Amino acid sequence: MARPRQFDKNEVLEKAMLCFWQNGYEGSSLKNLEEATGIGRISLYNTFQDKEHLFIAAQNMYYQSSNDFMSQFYNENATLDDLVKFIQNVISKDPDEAPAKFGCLMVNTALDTKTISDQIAENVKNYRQMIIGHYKSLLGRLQKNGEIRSDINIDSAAEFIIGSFWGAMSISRLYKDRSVAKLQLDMVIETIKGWST
Amino acid sequence: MARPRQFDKNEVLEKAMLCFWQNGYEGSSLKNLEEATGIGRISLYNTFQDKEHLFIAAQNMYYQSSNDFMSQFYNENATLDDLVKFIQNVISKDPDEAPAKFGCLMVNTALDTKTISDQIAENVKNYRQMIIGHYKSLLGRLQKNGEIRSDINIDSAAEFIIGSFWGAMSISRLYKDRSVAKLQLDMVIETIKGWST
DNA sequence: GGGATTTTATACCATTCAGTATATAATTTG
DNA sequence: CAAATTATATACTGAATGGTATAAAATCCC
Repeated sequence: MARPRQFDKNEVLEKAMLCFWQNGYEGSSLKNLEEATGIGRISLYNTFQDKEHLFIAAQNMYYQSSNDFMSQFYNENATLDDLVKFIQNVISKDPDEAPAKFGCLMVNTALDTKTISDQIAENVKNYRQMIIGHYKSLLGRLQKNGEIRSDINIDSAAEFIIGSFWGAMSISRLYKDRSVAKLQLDMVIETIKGWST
Repeated sequence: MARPRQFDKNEVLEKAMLCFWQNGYEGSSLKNLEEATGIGRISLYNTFQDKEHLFIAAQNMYYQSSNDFMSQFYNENATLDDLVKFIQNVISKDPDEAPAKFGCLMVNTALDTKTISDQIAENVKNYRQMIIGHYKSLLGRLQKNGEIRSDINIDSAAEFIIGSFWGAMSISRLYKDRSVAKLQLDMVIETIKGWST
């Protein structure tokens, strides 16, 4: 063995992820990433191979983080009201908190077209499917329990929620403020409440 | 006077707009733009000043085109059904038609973060306000006529529609196909129908 | 037709980019 | 302490970028 790393891999990855989130893939130059992470590009390359793999690692971290965040809302006892609370929670994040200003890393990436590789695009699609899976599992159970009307198409409802969110995230990014999507999401919440029996 | 231009300015601008729409601002290099328009960069610079102004001109053309497209749907006799037809029309565009694969130029631009200038961002915001204006004017009239329930918040309804669209456009871009947003928009249409008295 | 004027083509510029070769510094094991 | 090994810093590379200087070609008005 020899000299150990002078940094924590996860901390560096999180900082890199924030940089990508804020500035996009092309917008995050190696210089930016060095400044954001506090380590030199050599260390970045030794640890993460190259810029694309660093980005993919950031995507994976973001995926896990979102998955965890949703899981804490959508346990097996969750109600339609918890879904509403989840939406309100996302939209009312502290506007000074950095992520609230940058939209959603995955949505941003979906529309970043210059050098988006097949794997990066695939990761965005997988992320989307993961989110949809959460909604479908919750809504499906609620429908079985009779809390949601039987004429509601669960697939359509799940796509509706994520579609609304992605629109809200786009607008949030443009205005660097999630609360501009409040009016939109008020109506989304009305619609969701209307699914109840 | 002297030698006239060898090309039609509007035709060139339309081709440049399609290039930006497809590849984004950064993704459209001067080389790409030369190939897309069929004229040399010198002519582009003589005619449009520089790349940013060319992009802004493309934004303006897109703005006009969208405005015209919406105007033909939302005349003074339009009903809630026409709004539904409009949504179905947008989503069922011929998938082989190029624009159907690229999402929406303005949404793509809103999330393109590298070199988006203040004016380019402002144009996206203005575009969004123009669209919202169409919806508000239609919905407001329908509410006055008693075709829409009086407890519906028109501002919220208008933001809801454009928010849904922007989400649908993001997903369309990711999958290079607008029809993947069909399930989502089915529910949006259900919601809109529910506004009726 | 000829001079003035504008368009266009070629070739170039400085800058920035991701990525790397070389060399130096730091740490662990023996 | 010494040898081996790994992390880091400096400085560089080739490619691509947006933009331009120079000059040639084409057209109009007189």
